Amino acid sequence: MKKDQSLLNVLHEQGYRLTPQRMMVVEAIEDSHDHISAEEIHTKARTKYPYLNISTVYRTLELLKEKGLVAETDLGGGRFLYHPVGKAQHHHLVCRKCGKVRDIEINLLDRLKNELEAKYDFDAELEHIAIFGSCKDCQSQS
Amino acid sequence: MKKDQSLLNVLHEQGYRLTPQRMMVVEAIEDSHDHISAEEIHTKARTKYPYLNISTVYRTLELLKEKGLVAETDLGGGRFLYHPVGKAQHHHLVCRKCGKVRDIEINLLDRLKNELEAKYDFDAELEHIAIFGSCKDCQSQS
DNA sequence: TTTCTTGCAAAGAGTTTGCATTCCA
DNA sequence: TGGAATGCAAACTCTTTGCAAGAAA
Repeated sequence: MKKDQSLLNVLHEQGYRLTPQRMMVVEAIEDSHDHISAEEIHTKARTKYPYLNISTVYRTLELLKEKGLVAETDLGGGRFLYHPVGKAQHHHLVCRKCGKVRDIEINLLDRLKNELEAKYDFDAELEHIAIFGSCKDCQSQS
Repeated sequence: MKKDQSLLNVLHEQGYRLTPQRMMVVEAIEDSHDHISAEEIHTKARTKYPYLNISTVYRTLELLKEKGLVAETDLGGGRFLYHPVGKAQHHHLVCRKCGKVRDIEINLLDRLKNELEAKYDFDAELEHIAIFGSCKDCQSQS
């Protein structure tokens, strides 16, 4: 199953219209190998279709969220980031300087999860830990 | 040295005026045992002085940040949170439902820090890890 | 007094919403 | 054709800023 078919197909099967706008938004999300913001989706899609409105981007994201196809993450920085659901579980490295978010795959955190549950009654989503710091590029600048 | 004297004293010693507004903002931050938002500071201080303007809160926070007395943290949720610098190093448990942020003290993360450095060239601020999930109260509601 | 601070109002950035128009199925 | 989707503009939240009025030292 091709990736870019699956998201659009789910929408289509559920009776949603496959408009050019929706296709472009989905394509931008899937082409992004990392997290992408609404603004970035808009910019990317507008290279093909300059009339695309930002509110259409948000409404499409809303729909994709509802259908469980795309996940919205709020890691600060004043905007939400989006990525397709179904990617392997991952954590985030968030650069404080440039705001870039990078995924990392780690499974060292089970012990931590248990401790948080026992000590703090906190049900941690360990697929979404955010670790702040500075990325390679920003380290070499300062 | 009393806590609420230290912040105000540093300002005073550096020639800044000790206005009632500044005192109330500092008091609100120090009374909060956890993180506090500008809005919450404003609300709290206005029970004493209803004319306090939100922009004064932000300007005072700006000053306290500059002087290294208060730390600003962006853990998502569309607003910044503030807490006095000098508290012990801590991490954050952020509840996705109610937005509450709780501090936890842990020192299990040195190995993780080294790995991130080695594998990803990422300089992690391990005093500010944010772990998302749901807190005790919100778990029992759902 | 005189410079620092404040309050007010307006301006931003990111996101959401109401409404009339457009267009997919 | 008819209901769903879009574009536009306006509203909303949180934060910042310009400017005139007010107050601390």
